[in-house]
Amino acid sequence: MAGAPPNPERPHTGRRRNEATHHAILDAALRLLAESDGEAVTIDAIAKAAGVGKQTVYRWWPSKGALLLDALTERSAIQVPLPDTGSVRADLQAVIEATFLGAQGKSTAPALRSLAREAAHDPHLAELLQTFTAQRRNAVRGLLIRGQQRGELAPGADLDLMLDQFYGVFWYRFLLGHQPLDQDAATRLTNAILADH
Amino acid sequence: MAGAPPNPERPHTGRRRNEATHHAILDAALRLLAESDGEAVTIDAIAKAAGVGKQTVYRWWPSKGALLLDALTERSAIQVPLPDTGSVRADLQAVIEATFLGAQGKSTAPALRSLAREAAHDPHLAELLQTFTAQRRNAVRGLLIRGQQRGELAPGADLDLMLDQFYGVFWYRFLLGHQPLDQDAATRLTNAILADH
Amino acid sequence: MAGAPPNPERPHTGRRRNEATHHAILDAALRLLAESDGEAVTIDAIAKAAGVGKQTVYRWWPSKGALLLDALTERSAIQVPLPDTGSVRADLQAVIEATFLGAQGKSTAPALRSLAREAAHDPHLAELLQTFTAQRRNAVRGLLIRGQQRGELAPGADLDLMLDQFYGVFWYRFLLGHQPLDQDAATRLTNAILADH
Amino acid sequence: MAGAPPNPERPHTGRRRNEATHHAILDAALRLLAESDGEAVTIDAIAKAAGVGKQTVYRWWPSKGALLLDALTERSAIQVPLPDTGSVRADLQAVIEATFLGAQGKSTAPALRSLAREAAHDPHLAELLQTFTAQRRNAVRGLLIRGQQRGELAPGADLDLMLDQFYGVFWYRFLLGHQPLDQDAATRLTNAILADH
DNA sequence: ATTTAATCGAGACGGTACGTCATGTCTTCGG
DNA sequence: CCGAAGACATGACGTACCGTCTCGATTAAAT
Repeated sequence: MAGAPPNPERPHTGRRRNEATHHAILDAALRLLAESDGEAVTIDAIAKAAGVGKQTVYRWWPSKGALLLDALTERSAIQVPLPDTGSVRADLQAVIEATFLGAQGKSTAPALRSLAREAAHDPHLAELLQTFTAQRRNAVRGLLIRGQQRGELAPGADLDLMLDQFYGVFWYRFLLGHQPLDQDAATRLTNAILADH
Repeated sequence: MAGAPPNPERPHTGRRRNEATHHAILDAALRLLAESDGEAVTIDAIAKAAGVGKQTVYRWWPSKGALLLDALTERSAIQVPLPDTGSVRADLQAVIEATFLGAQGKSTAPALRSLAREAAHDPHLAELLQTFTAQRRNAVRGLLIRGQQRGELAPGADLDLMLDQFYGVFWYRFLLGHQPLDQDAATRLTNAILADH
Repeated sequence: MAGAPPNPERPHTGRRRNEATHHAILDAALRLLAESDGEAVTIDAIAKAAGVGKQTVYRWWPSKGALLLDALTERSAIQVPLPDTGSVRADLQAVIEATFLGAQGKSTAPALRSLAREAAHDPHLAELLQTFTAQRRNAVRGLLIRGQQRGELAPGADLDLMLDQFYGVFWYRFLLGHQPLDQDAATRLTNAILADH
Repeated sequence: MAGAPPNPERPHTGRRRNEATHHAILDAALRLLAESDGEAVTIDAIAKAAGVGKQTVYRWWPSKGALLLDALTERSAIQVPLPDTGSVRADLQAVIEATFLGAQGKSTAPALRSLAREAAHDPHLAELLQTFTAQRRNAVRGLLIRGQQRGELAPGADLDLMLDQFYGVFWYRFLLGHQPLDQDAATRLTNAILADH
């Protein structure tokens, strides 16, 4: 994701990218993202924390958003499995539960929250974030389609609405924090989404 | 909302607040908010557009967010009625529809979007926004409770989840814009929320 | 100096000028001038310290400078006598000594210093100050002329230069404070000015 | 004068100071200082005139005063020679004349006047200015001491007073402008200072 | 071994917006 | 009409980040 050699024709000359530096930047970004929950994270601060020049950051990531997203996806472990048990209800419940619980991770939560906040200002990051979440969304849609093909969902079921119910409720609660995102909530949400099926 | 006399004991001395200025600021804020969809709105720009000193803005609003929220609530017409037809389904459908369509207003939509973006960075505004929306949320909850008392909803229905489905889907679609927020969507969402009732 | 009634034709209508207020303003000005040696004195601060509205200050004095000068001349006692002993040397020595010592007064010195500093920025005050000092300067010139007429000074003596030596040295030492302004200094300066007479 | 490398141990890392920018700032400062005789010169205006970011000014000069003094001393040519002809009278006359005439330079005069005015408000600048003038003062004192050693001045002559007569009259006339600072004035002042020698 | 080129930390640079401060004018109400 | 309180337009202040740029030093492949 971050930075290809500028000239792909020639094999490669000159000093190679320092992987330790790369990691240091991602680590620093993730740490600052987690520490300053809500407060803006500056590139200067990340570079300073990583013991790195600012230019080095800009060399490998086109925008602050790209860096933050990279930090969250590469270094933080948001591992949501995609089950295929043969039951839509079981599959959906598992995904929702994993999403809910995975987002609550001690360092993941504030970082993810900050990332969402940054995306509000940075159109580039917003697009990246959407591209990233679209993959997962499509995966979950696949899960629903399989259920529909098995006859568990009505042929005319509004899958997009179901997806939006899932992610809408998730982000709404995650960002506002006014209601829990625990196992019970996952069960209730699953039931609500699959109510008449 | 903005600025009560500091000392309620004394009748009030000194020059009074200039209402024309007040309105000019709110109008300018709303206009700039609507015009620059997504782009940040600066206090300098608002003051300049309103023909007002920056200090005058800071005198009456503690933060940029507070001003923007004020601009949106006082000057923009987000008039969502709270019907009481005797049918939960009809009531909820009306509210959802009004919310969906009201948010699409030509100048309201970009302003509301900008406001949400600003709230992502400004904790003060986030709180104000939450306080503001909590009122409407409580009103809608009242609507649901009435239906529950009439027996239209199960006694154990998770009203909070229902509310979050409504507002979660609304904000999710409003901010991402990947799915419509039209009358049909309102109907489908209503059905989904009240699925098993 | 400070403020005539706006309409001199009509005997006088309305509330009369409050002398206590007048004094309070001058006192506050003098006090602040003395306290904040070097630091700028603001009209707001004076008004606040006098328990007075800002407009009341502006009503009676055309500029901050005028007020400060008023404060120094009316309230502070810079009483330099104008002796006429029949000897230029004695007269000049007395004036210089009185000027040197008078300017060292505990509250006078910082106030005068601040006044001079203010005059550097306020052309209006500079003019007032010059008009004020011109009176004294002319008085001292008269003293020298009398000596010249008595034959104590050469007919072609450069009186202006003598005056500038006096005031130049005074202000230079007063503002920089690198050399004393005591009785001995007065004697030496007198001797230097009258050296070849 | 402005800004040595912060850490003398390390050879120096990072981009070097842009001398063109440095000069542009000093030139702009001097020009504005000369143009706006008396009126305050703002950092914003200097930065704008130099085509430079405000921060760049603040990076290299701790205060507006330091910048202005720098501008006057580095860019403007206040070249007062220090003669050593073997005659105190000739030496002193030359210095006074050069000082008088040098200060009258078309762009120097308003700049120097503005500088003095700024110093009245800015203690930091006042100190800098004093440090700067102390060098010249000491040089002139050296001139007098040489004359004293040659027996041209009495052993007990008050050199400090002589210096103060020089600079006191100079600044007094320069700032007030009520009397000329021409060659004739220089001669008269020289005579007055050395009257009884 | 030498050349060539890309990396690195450091930090200067032109901008833009911030929130605060003082100025001098104005408006309001109570005396 | 006077006086206290304080709102108002203006404009400078010094700070914080932004993203770009320029340094000298380092490192590795190509010659």
